[in-house]
Amino acid sequence: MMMNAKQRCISLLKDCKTLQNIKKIQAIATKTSLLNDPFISGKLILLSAISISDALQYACNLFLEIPSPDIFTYNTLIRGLSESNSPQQSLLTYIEMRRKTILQPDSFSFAFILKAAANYKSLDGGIQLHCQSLVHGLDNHLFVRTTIVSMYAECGCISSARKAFDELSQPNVVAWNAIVTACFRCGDLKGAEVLFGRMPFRDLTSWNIMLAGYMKAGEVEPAKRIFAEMSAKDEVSWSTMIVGIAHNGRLDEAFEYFRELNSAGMRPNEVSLTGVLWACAQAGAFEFGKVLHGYIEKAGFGMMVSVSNTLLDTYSRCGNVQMAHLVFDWMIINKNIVSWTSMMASFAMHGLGKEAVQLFHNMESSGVIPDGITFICILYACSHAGLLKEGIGFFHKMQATYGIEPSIEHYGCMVDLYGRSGLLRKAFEFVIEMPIEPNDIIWRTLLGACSIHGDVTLAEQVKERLSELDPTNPSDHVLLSNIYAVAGKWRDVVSVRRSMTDQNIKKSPGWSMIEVDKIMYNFVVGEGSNGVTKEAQEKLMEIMSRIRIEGGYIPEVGSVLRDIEEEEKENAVSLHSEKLAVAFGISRLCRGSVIRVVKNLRVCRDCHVVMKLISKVYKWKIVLRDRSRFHSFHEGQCSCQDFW
DNA sequence: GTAGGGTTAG
Repeated sequence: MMMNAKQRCISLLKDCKTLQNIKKIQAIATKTSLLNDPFISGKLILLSAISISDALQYACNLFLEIPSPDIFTYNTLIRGLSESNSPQQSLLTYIEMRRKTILQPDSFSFAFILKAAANYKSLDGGIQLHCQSLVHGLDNHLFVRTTIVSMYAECGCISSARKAFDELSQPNVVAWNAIVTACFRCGDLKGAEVLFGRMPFRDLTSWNIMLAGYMKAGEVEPAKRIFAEMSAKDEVSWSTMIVGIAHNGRLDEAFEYFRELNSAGMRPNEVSLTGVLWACAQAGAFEFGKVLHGYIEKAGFGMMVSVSNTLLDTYSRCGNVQMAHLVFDWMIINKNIVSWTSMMASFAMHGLGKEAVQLFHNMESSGVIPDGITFICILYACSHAGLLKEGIGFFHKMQATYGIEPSIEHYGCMVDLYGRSGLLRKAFEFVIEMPIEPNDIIWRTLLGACSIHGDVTLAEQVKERLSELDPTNPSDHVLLSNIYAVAGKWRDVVSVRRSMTDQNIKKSPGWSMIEVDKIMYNFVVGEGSNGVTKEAQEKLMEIMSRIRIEGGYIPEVGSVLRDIEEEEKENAVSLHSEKLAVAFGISRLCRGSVIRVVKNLRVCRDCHVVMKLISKVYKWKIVLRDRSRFHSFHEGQCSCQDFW
């Protein structure tokens, strides 16, 4: 059957996901003067404006070519822009429409533009639009009013949201759902519960709102109770549980729910897949990640940017930067700013600063515009690879070329950059002079630099500031005590330890995980003597004595806290969780495989030395992810070049 | 021919 040009465009538009396709359709439309058809042009603009990186400008240009856009076309552009990275543009377009045309906004216009105000978190703008809708007699329109409720909640104004809801004479289920969501958004859990109880009717979404609300508030148990109570569950219910549980740090349970989802006869969707992949990334579950990768390819989820981006990140956080890069390369036309930034972060974590810098330039030449997070990653890459000059260059470039105002995170990266490079005074001055009030993280970064370079005097000054901001943070005390220990100031070590005991500050326990046969094993310092721990301890004894004889190992006792007897100190470091996990790996894994360990804290100097020696004496490759980066040990060397 | 409430990546 012959299709006419309009039908062809419409069918092409149905699954149009890339800028290339949009351009193709535009070519057909232009040739056949279909661009004057408001349906085609409107759809085109909408599709190109939404979530396709770099297409926003294209959409606006396209819009300008339309001779006299009608309200439908304007609405489409306003909607596209409201969901973009710059929702302000949506408001500007609306203002322009009012100024330049005689078009009257309708209920659609208000629904979209109020959403823009919500996304932009602009309370002032939202109030003005609320008034405008009143002027046009549309503020009572059910759809508009529901958006007003959500807008006020997004802007943090629960009382106005509540008022807008209470004025509705006959709220339907969507309006009820909106007000419950509003309570959760504003942190009013009690209010959400009360309103949920009062709802005259509920649909599945109402229940899902409760799940998501509790999860985002960190209330996992109530969410689990509700989930168990629900008679009907859909994809969203399952995805919400998996994502929520994972983000609340219960990785094992996230895997469990994912397995349950499958055995309940449901198919994972892209959201549950990103959730479970995210859990793999956190846990360093490389083997399970690979299994999921297979499923993703087979089921066709590889085309989805969010899934591929998460997969990339998972490989990266599991220590396999090569696989991460492969996933990145496979996303030929799909890459967005998140993909580029994730790849940069991946290089950065693995100490490949030069590669990250090169990637940044490639991104620029391919026309992708970096955002604030991209710059955090590239600055992190520079500081972790000692690229001082490059880092300073990027910090200027983000402001001069891209007009991005540095946030506290960017300043933190700069402090880290100067600090790691040994320019401690410069780092200190930078903190004093920065236009934002430094927070605890900034000072902690500087304290970390003092620890690397052994500057006791500056460390004491910095710790004083930290004591004002966050007096009970255990890691600050531990870090200061370590600085004293390395400098041999045992009396000061004791005094820090004593003040910790007096204030009942406990060091967060270190743990390390390793995956063997797709099962994760967790090792915690000084915890338990079950079969697995025993096995690891015995193997570790053997390893330590072998690296002592064959590798010339001398324990670095500065890494322990207390001024205890030398032999005891040696014992305490030798039982660090990462050592146990690696020993367990050597005991269980096949020769030739890579030992991948994830640790929750920073690796200590002694463990770092031991890992290098094991990689040399035992000829195993060890990939250790600690709190801040990756260490790849091979033939007695570490990828971080002892710079962490 | 466009809408309002719930889950997704750096």
